[in-house]
Parts: sequence; C-alpha cells; structure tokens
Amino acid sequence: MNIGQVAKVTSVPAKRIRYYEQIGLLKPAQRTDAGYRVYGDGDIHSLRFIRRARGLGFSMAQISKLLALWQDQCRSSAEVKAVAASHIKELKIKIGELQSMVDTLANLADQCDGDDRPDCPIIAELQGDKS
Amino acid sequence: MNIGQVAKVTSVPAKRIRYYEQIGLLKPAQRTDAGYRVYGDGDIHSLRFIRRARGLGFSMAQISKLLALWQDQCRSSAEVKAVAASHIKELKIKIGELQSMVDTLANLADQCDGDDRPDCPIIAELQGDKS
DNA sequence: CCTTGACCTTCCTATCATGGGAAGGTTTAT
DNA sequence: ATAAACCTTCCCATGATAGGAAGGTCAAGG
Repeated sequence: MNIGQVAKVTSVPAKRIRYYEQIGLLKPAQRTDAGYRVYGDGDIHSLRFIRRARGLGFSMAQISKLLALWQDQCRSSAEVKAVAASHIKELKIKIGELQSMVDTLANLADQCDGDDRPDCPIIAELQGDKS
Repeated sequence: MNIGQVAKVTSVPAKRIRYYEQIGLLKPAQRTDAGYRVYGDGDIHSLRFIRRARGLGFSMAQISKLLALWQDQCRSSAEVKAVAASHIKELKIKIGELQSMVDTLANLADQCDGDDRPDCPIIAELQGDKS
C-alpha cells in the first residue's frame, strides 16, 4: 500500500505518517524502486495503535514506550499500567488548572454587567485591584 | 528601570518581556544611549496585567484584545465579557476532552491487574480489540 | 505516444509561548 | 584596571503537527 491509501484506512494523514517515521516512532517503511513508501498490515496496526493512543492524550514519548510494550511478549502489565497512571496523573493536574481558571473567570464574568459601560470586574481583576 | 529589575518586580523573565515587545503586545521600550531598554510604571502595570491574564489561560491574541480594552476608556464591559466568555467556552471544551480521556483511562487501568503477566486491557484497547 | 492529473518525494517554513545559549557591548563595584 | 554582573541581538530548540514549493512517478484517456 502507498502512503495515501494507508492514510485513508488509518485516518492518519500522510504528513503525520512521515513525521512518525522521522522521529523513530515507526520503523522506516520499505520503498519501491522509485522511492515510494510501501506499507503492510503491521504498519497499519501500528498506526491505528498510535492514533488511539493519541486520542487518549498520550505524548509521543509515552506512545513510544507503549508501542515497545505492545511488541514485547514479556511485558508485565504493571509497566503498562504505570505509563497510564502517570498520564492520568498529568491529565488530572491539567484539568485542575483549567478548572480553576474557569471558576475564577466564571465568577468574574458573572459579576460583569456586560453592558455599554466600561466598568468591569474582569478588567479590574487583571489590573490587580484589590476589590 | 532596566529589564532585569522589571523582570524581578513583575515576575516576568526578561526573555519574555523582550518577546512581548517583539510580537507587539508591549510598545517598544525606550532605550538608553547604549541601547538598554528602560521601563516606567506604565510598562510594569502592563506586564502585571499580562501575567495575570496568562495565569487565567488567555492566549496572546486574547490578551492583546484585553490590553486594548483596558486602555480604552470608551470600552463596553460587554466586549470584555465576550472575550472572557469565549475563553471560558474553550476551556470547558478542553476540560471535557481531558476528562473523557481520564474516564476511559481510569476505567482501563482499573481493570488492569498490574502484575508480572503481559495481559493488559490498556494494550488491548489501543490494539483495537473489541473486548 | 503523449499529456494530464493525481500521486509521491524531500525540504523549508510556520504555528504558540517560551527557554537556552553564544557572541559581544556596557555598567558597576572593588 | 579589572572582574562580575548586566545588557544587546541572533540563532536554535521544544511538541506535534500543517502548509506549501519544487520536482519525480504512475495510471488513464485521447
């Protein structure tokens, strides 16, 4: 299969497939005489694996680990779970940060009249007023 | 004040201050004969404003708008509120995405034994098994 | 057989908001 | 006078892509 066809069946754009190869996430694809990349079923499975992992927010570095564990028959599920746990932890931290922004902003926006006048608690907060 | 002193009092590193000037968020600072940037109180207020806005997760583009509104005596609070509302909306979407990742992952991790054996529902999910 | 269009290739650039560091000039303090 | 602590600009790096230019290749139709 050509890269374009693989892109279609995996929903991973050709550009991204080349990028994954470049950073070593995928092993270099075989080439035709003309230099075209050629892919087999294994590559397609790998790309789907990567796509799903990306969908769960894993970084490339984490996916690299997960791919290695996936291929490793001798893996322990504990190792996989550790990668996931670390990612969950990061996600929760991020969510907490974003949520606290939302809380503050919603609070301020709620107190804002949203009319034609210039007075605004949002601006006041950013300005540093100790209201 | 020199850039280093401003960095200290605003908690915004000199590097970042120069960057803000470069992208037009701050007006170009005055210079000494030797080319050193010189800042006044107004700049310090602006930098604190930017720092607080960044802390609430606003993008540079949004902060640019907010700065303009801040300076604009004729602003309507509705405009400010609109910027905030749009940001809140984006944040909530992001939080929703991250939370759904956490939910999926926590569920999978929960089902994972985390022992020495290779069997792992996390890997199975990424692999695409219809378990 | 030749052209056209749809592919493919590599390479360069941009994003966003920074951080790091090199090379070189200035100021301050001892 | 010299050393330390500043400052300047410039270039490169991040992560995970997207966009596009320049050029080679392949399949189909006239």
